[in-house]
Amino acid sequence: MKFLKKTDAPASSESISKSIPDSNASQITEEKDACLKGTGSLSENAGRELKEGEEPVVGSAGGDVSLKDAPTLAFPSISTADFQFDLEKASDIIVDKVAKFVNKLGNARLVLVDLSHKSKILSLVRTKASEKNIDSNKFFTFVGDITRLHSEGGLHCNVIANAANWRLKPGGGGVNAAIFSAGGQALEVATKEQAKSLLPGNAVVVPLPSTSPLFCREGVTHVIHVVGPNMNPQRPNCLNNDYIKGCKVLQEAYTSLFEGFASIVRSQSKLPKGSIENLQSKMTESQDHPDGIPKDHFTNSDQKNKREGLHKSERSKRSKGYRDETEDASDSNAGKVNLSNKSDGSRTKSCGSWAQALYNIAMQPEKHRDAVLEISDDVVVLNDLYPKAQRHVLVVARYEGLDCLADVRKEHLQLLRTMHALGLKWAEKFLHDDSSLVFRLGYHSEPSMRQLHLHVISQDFDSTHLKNKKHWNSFNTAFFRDSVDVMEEVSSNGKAILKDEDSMLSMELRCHRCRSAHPNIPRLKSHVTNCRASFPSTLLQKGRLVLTPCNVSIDA
DNA sequence: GTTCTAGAAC
DNA sequence: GTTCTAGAAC
Repeated sequence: MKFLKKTDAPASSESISKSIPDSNASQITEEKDACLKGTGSLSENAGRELKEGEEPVVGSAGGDVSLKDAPTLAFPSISTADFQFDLEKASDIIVDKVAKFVNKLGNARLVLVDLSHKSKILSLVRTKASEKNIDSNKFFTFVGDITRLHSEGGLHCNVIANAANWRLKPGGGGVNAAIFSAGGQALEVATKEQAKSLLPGNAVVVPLPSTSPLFCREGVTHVIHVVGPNMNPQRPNCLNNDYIKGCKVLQEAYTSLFEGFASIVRSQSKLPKGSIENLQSKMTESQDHPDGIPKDHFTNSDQKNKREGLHKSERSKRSKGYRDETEDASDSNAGKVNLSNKSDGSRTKSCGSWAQALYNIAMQPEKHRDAVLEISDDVVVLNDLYPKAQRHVLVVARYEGLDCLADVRKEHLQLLRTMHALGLKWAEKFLHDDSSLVFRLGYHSEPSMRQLHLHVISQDFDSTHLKNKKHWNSFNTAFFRDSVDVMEEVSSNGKAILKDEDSMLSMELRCHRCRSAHPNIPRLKSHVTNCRASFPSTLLQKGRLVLTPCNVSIDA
């Protein structure tokens, strides 16, 4: 609705272009000279003298320390290159989001970067930013290579944003390829630690190891990957020109990006706490919760940010109504950003309704009577919809906001015990019906479905629903965390040990009894059907396996 | 989470 | 040729 058509080439951009020194010297010089300010007035920036109090953006690295040290986020225009998003609409969104954030970031600065001084998106944004009277000290545009802002552009940015692809993989072209290339292996590894993938509209903050060239050479401490909407039919998740959705997603992307930056600024304690909090609650209220539902209440959003690195603009419903009194610690540091599980969080978002299924059942089990085996105040028990063995049930926690093992802390220990006890009860019930079964109780390190759930699964794995490597490895590698171990870890360390999905779920296929390797799922399954070897000793210890005394003697 | 299916593996 | 995997879409 706000996207008023403007002329293709705003007058001010032309004047800016003309005022760029007509120098073909080195590209570096040209980039420096082309450093443009939000006001659109370039001529005085071409040299080194800037307005009173203004940043020495073009200055040497040894410039004014206080100004140079201002936290600065350099970001490319999201989705307007390869993803072919309309420039007018994109520039409106950029300016709109910048206007909302820029005054809430203390002395921190936002810089829109593009390689070419002919960039149309830069000129559009400059024009619109000056129309909105955005403080040009805190927001400006810059022409240069985003991976060489300090070494070649003389601009110190401690955080840079990357227009990433949904797989968060290097390659492709443009900014993504350049940033991954400049960041080196260290960036790839650090990225994988934070997230495996990202849906459009989301951002993930990646702290950069000091081994990364971007860190040493450019002084970049964090990279924030952002995925914007795609309007290019040649690329995944194309929106087919649906600009209603596209604009919404692009807005979410910038909100996520700026919130991510805000969390970095806050963690570096350069901002009074209140300002970011206020900002976030304001953003949240204005866009995401028109219904005024209270936001979630993480007790330490910073910690959670670091652990999960996701900054979602879209809040899942986490009203405080349920179990509020036990969970809401009202920590003064409580951020208002809702961060979901890093792997499924990105997948879970709006389009992943299946990922909500357990949550819906846990919150309103009476509406799903056919699926539910047992209901208590704390948990519900249900048959897995796609059982991976003859017997496979889930014990689902009914705590609001407890999505996965990563969320579990010491205060949930009693809940874990309750879930384990109920899981045992059901295993024993099944054993009573068929004493040849063997059960294992445990959690997935990174579950696909929201809402903490304990798997109670028989070890025959005799099921047509067990179809692929991921299915097998999710129950037969360290990705599967035995309930007894989880309780022990939470009790002694305050949290459970989690295993990486990428490394665990792609492991070779091995029989869970004799540990023999098999080339594919069908061959593995036919082996498993016949293998009568005893279980590995680790599984026979500490009650990790639940079986009848008769079976114990066979296996021992 | 599943389904569908292209293309790799056999 | 068929079987199987793995990525995209849902």
